[in-house]
Parts: sequence; structure tokens; C-alpha cells
Amino acid sequence: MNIQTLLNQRIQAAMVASGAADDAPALVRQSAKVQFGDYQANGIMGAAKKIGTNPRDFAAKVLEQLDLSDVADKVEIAGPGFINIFLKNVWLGSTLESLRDSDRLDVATVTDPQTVVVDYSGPNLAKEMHVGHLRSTVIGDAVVRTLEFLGHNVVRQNHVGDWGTQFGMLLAYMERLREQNSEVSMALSDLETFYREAKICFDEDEAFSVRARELVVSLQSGDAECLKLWNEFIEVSLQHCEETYQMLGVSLSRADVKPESAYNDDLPKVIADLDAQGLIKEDQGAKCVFLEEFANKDGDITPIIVQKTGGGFLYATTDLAALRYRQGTLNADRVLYFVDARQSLHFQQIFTLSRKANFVKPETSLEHMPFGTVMGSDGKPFKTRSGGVAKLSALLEEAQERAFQLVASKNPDMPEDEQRNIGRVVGVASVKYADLSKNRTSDYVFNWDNMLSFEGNTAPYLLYAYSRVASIVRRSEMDVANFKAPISVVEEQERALAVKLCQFEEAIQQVINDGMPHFLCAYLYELAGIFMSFYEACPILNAEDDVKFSRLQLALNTASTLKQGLELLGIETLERM
RNA sequence: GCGCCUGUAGCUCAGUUGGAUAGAGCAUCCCCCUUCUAAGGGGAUGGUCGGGGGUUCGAAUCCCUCCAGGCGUGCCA
Repeated sequence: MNIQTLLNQRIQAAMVASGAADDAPALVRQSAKVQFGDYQANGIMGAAKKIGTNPRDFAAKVLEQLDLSDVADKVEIAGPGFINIFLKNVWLGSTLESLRDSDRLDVATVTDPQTVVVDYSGPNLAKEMHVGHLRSTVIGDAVVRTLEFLGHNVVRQNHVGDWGTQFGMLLAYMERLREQNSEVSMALSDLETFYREAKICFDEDEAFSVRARELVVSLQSGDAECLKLWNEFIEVSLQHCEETYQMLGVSLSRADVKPESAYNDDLPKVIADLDAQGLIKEDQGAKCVFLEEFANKDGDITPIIVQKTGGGFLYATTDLAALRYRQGTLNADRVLYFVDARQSLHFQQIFTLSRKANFVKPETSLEHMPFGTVMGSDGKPFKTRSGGVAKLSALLEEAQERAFQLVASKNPDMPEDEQRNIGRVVGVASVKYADLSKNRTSDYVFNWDNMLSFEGNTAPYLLYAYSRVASIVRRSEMDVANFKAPISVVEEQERALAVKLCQFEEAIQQVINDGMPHFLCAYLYELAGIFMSFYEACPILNAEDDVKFSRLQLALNTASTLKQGLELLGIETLERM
């Protein structure tokens, strides 16, 4: 059920029937304040202006054409020409009953499913995943889950970095350890250390750095021995990633990995193709594309370098090849990139160029979904206490440990394995939710105390709200799976909860429109808050039977909405905490 | 130099694409456990939406300008 869409359609039709232009939007929104009802239409003023009439008079005409008597018991004109809509309690009750009877909370699947390619996570396999990969991975995964829930055909693409000069150094170090008969697999168990030690050899040992450069060349020319060594490294590194995904509860699997190296054979073809279209110009030894879209006021153009002096390719080339694959082979209608905001110029360039070179269809939507940096409390990019880059796995372990300590202190009588499990779920959820709940585009400050707090817009608060409902359900001793009773909306808190429950679909629609899960987080937080008020004001189990049954339904609907919403965010729920 | 992003309560963050009196949480100060988990709820205090102009019925939101910070800007990704 999408109330906003329903009202939009009806009011717009009434506006057109009253003389507004066919495309005049009704602009129905959730009301800003309770006295303005549940929904308000803001489009009257604009439409009236266009046809040169008084907004309030026009609003009156629209109301004559508008019949909302089935859903609303009051529709009024307010202020300069707003239309305020007050939903009918009986209708809210029956809407909730159908929501309850649906296995997907009455959220419609899309009528025109799109193939959406989502590029997210994309760690560099030379190192272990660190805090900088958190946002792309977590936000991308939430959007992917939401798109799938609405019925779109989603193709995950984990564009991991498995190629480039740094691998020469790493392979040379593997080789050296082998010569020294050292245990290579042990050394690879900590990629950070491995990388650091390889780097030291590279910087300090000339023979080593020469060997490293040789290995880059052999690797790129397809030398079998070298590829074997490389494959071994990549396999270990991918396993590290998968362990982190497992811990994080991210839906990426091996099948979604489409590494940079997969496009190696396409890179010369991309250049040839661009060249054939007359797009390439050689400048200072490099092959460049000069697009006038990237000219400054003086006419100087920032070039897109697609091939280096000496023949090497760059990430622009790889991204162009990837885009051609996503269009040509995967048939994308929409391609989303969850990548750091610092790469926005890069994406503007390859999007513009790939359209110019006909690598993608004009109607295909290419969207960079940029995000800001995770900051420490000092306002600088988040680091560990020792000043290093924070490994994601270590961060998650710390979160689980902190959450466990909290659970153990609040709930000392609980068996330890349950405390541990709650610590695990709450810890991971807290880290993910802290990230998901903030506006994607801005930087945010990483703060343990805030994210693990039970107060405010946090994972623990939501999980606690869910477990409270679960507790009531347990105590009710009802067969909830088959439990169906009429829902009647009477008290103020029941009504607020009912309206909120009906707005779930609107929240998830916002997530996929802009790739912004924080809208869903805000919704769930509001829902949980309204439920808490309802819980305080409206006793459930002690009420008379029909009231009790109705309220129990409201509680059940809250539980399933919280659970479904958190699932879309990639967050587990707990029946007890 | 040029380009992009950011600037909202003491702190951490929202603000549904131009709507009504700018909202939450923390912190501070008051209430509420003989009732389903008080890890909770109810209330109060707190704002020149970075500054200044403009557009219009109406601006945190759009335009111009200035200030502050971040990032990017021909061979890293």
C-alpha cells in the first residue's frame, strides 16, 4: 500500500478536471504537523498560478471534483491553498488487515522490472579491507536488497582491484619467502603486515625492486608461473574479503566478483574503438580523449587519459570496458556506482565518453552514488589508536566485544553464549546502522558510544523495540502465524502507529529512487519510537479481548515491519535482548 | 587558477527536491516502574539554517557574491 501514490493520483485527476494542466503535480506529502492531517497536497498553489486563478478558489473547485470519502473523513483547504487530508480510522484498520495478510507487507512489486547493475564494495586485493570500504559495501548492499525486494533484476558487481604494479611487489615478496623456505600461507594470513614488509623490501632493496618490476611485466604478458603465484595471492585475499562479508552479513558472493583483470583483453579493443570513432588524440605521448564538456572558460580541456605513454592502461580504460560489458552483455537499464565522492570527476568523464562512443544506450541511466568519508572524533579520516588504517575485521570484532560487555553488564544472569550472540548481532548492527542512517553524501564521525547507545537513532534502539514486541507475542501465548482478528484504531497512539505502519512502502521507494538507505532508517526509527509510546499508553495483554486482539495485531505488524526493514538494511533481529 | 562537495541547537545528525511555527538524539533541568523488558516513556531549555544580496504568495532548499573547511584537477585507483 502506497498512500502517497494513491492520493497523488486522485488529487491530480481532480486538479486536471478542474482546469489544471495535464502535468500539474499534486505534490502530496506526509503532513508536516498533526493539525495539518496525515497528508497534504502542495501542488494547488503552483497550478492555480499557472492558470491565473486564486489558489483557494481553485482548491475549492478541486475539492468538488475530489471524492476521498472511502479513505478520508476530512479533507480541508488550509493556509494559502494547501489541501489537508485526514485519513479514516476504519480505513486504516482494514488497510492494516490486508498488510497483515500479505507475505510482503502489502508492498507492490514493480510492474516494469529493470536490470540494475550495482557496482559496490570493490576492495583492493593487495590489502585487507579497511574502514574505507565500509560505506560502499554496506550502503550498496542495502540498496541491492531493496531493489530486489521490489522485484528488479539486480546484478551485483564486485569490481575488485586485482591488477596493477603493486602486485609485482607482492609477488616478489612471495617468491622471496619461498626461497627462504618460509611459510607463505602463514605470512598471507595477515595481508596488512605482508604488504608492509613487501613495501619495505621494495623501498630498501634494489635487487628486490628490480625483480618486482620484472614480475609486473611477466604478469601482464601472461607468464604461466607468474600467473600461478598471482592466483594464489588473489585466492587468499578473496577469502579474507569473504570472511569480512560473512561477519558483516553482506550478500556478496564469489559469483559477484568481476575483477579488474577480467577486462584486460578488452582494453586494447576499447582504445581501437575510440580511435575508430576519431575520439583519440595523442598528447605528450599518451592517448587522450578531449571532450568539450570538460573545458574551462579559456577553452582548456581536462583530458581523459586512456592509455599511458609506453602503452599501459588506466582505470578510466577499465571502467569504460566494464561499462561496455554491463550494457552489452548484462543489458543494464540502470548502473549504480557506490564509490567514494572523490571520484566524481572520473565518473562524469567516463559516463560522458561512453555515451559519446555509444558504449551505452541513450536511455540507460548511469548514476554515481557518491559518499563521504568516515571521520574520527578529531574530524580527520578515521584511524586506529596507533594511527594506522583501521582493518574492517578488527573494527567489527571490537564492536562485538563492546556490545558483549554492555549486554553482560545489563543482563548478568543471561547465559554467556546468549550474551555473546547478542553482542555479535548488536555489535555488527551498530556499525552498519551508524553508517546507513546518515545521509550518504556527507562525511560522518565514527563514535562507538553514539552507535552503541540505546538512545536515539541507533541499531540497539531498534533491536530493543523489536525484542519488546517479540516478548509480548511470547507472553500472549497465541498462535500468531494464524492469528487474525479485526483491527480497530481508536486511541491516539494506536492511530499514529497505524498510519506509520501504512507508510513502509513510501520509505523503501525513497531508498531506491536516490540510493539512500537513511530514509528507511529514519522511517524505522520513527516507527520504533511511535511503538514505544503506544506500548506505554496502550496495555495489550491486560486489555479486554477485542481490544487486546486488535492491539496485538498492531504489535505484530510492527514486528514484521521492523524485521523486514532491518532485513533490507542487512541487519539481523533478536527475539530477546 | 579552475571544478565538485560541505557549512543547520554546545555535540552527533535529519529536513520527503520551493511549502505552513526548521526537527530528532546526546548533554542540562523537571516528571513516570504494585501494569506486557525503565536498555523505556512524558515534558522543559536551547536556532541570525556560515555572512550579505536577489528570484516570489512562500527559501535551510533555487540564482549571485563573499567567508571557512574538505576533495579533485594529463599519464595511481
